[in-house]
Amino acid sequence: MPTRAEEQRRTLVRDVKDAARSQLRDVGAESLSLRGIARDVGMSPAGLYRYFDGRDAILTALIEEGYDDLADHCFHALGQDDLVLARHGRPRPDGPVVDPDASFRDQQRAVALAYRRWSLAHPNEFGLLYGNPVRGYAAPAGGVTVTANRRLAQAMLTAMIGAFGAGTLRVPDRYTALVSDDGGRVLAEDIASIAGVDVGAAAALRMIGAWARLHGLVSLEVFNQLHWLYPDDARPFAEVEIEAQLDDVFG
Amino acid sequence: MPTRAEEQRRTLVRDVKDAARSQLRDVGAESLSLRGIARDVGMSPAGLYRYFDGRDAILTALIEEGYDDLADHCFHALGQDDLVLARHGRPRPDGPVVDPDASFRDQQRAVALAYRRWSLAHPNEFGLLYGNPVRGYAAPAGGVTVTANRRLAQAMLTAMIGAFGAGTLRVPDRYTALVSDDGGRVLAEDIASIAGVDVGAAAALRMIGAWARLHGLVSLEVFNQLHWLYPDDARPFAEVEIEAQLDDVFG
DNA sequence: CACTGTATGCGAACGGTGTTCGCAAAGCAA
DNA sequence: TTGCTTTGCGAACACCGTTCGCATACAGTG
Repeated sequence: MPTRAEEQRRTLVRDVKDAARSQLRDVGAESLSLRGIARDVGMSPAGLYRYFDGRDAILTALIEEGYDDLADHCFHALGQDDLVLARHGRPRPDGPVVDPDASFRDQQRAVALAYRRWSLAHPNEFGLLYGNPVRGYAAPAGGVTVTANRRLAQAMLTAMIGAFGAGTLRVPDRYTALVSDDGGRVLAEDIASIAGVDVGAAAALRMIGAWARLHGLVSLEVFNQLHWLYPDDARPFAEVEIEAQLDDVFG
Repeated sequence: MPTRAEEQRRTLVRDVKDAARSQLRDVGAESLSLRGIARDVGMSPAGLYRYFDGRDAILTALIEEGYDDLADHCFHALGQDDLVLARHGRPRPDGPVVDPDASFRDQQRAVALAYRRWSLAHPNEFGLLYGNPVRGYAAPAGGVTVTANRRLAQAMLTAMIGAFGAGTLRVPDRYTALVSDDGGRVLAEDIASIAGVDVGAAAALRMIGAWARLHGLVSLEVFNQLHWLYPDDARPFAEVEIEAQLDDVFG
């Protein structure tokens, strides 16, 4: 029963988010201004409080959208456009798509490159997701950001979970040694709930470790931390590093 | 010729930095307020402009001090206290120290754990160094932050450079394949200027890649990005992951 | 229709921020 | 003393996020 008023409210919320994201991309999260958003959508600052609890609430909404957008691009790179969320305004993911019957390694490469591509193309949004936490914002326990984050995990881990199922995922002995120490029980359960199968603690460690490794590379690159080493372009380094990561995980 | 006026100026600059760092640790970089610092040191906001160009300049000073502090803790963990900078106010590094004749692998473990320890103990400073770049701040080409960053690199790479000299650094074939493509020339020169010896492009890639991998792990941990996987404590995962990284680099 | 309750929008205000400007005081050289 | 430079500050400006109270518009009910 979407009444006329509800419809209007929904479109206004959308407009606010669009204006906010536009401002985020232009000036960054720190300088994102509620008053500026109000100006963009033609409202008074006070009026926005009828739709969002304040500046932090708007940023929270952008965080959620950011995770979803990043996950969408990863799913697209995997050729799983059916898992891409319905979207308003934002362009659909447009990157290269891996072959439908590609190897798990090729799939993972596609995801990693999509992850890097999106992050470099949206540095301010990446910073909002993975950089300094926004002041006064903590991801609510069962909140939207958590579910969005799990969706991203699903995209990031799909290929590795597939390789695990096929028995081709390389799991160093180092990881299996920790299992008895309860170092990965919670982790394994969480991965299992994403994968639908229990991959075990050791493989779970491997997957998260691989993710962290990729994230470190991308994070340094996005935040310009490699600039003193590669003044021109860090891409050759990034691509060979990603390939080396694939070597370790898939052999 | 340190006249009395210059002395007074230096101590005031020091007081401002101390107040700023205290505020940074308490409320984070985003909420760091120039007016608040002025209040702490008993000056008017306008008066601070005689010593710093503005809020961003104060943050830049904190960035430089942050790199130096982090590097100091790494040098300390290596037992190279002679490379620890003279310091004012700040406590000296207090972490564990590796055995003087430890293996390169043990040295690298010590550095990695020190890197992680410092970062978790100083999340706001870590965020300032590696999180969202401060608005309006870009590391000046030959500025202090660059040299401080190189000092940190020196600490991070010492053990790996040593292992390279001893011929025990494991460099995957994947890295050597890129050398001819000019993917690591600039990088290799920079590493060489730190190491004093030319390690070659492939080993340079290995070292920076290892650094990035560690950084990704620590970054996720500091920014609470592993919380949904390890609600209680991510340390077991972090430590086994670091050990796995050492496996890959030192065998 | 009138009535009522709720949702919506906004003007005004409060306390906070970074920054600029001009003026006054202090220190110092000649 | 006269000058010049450094230092400090009060006032002001233009923002910011947020709150409050008051209008207005709309929905449903009698």
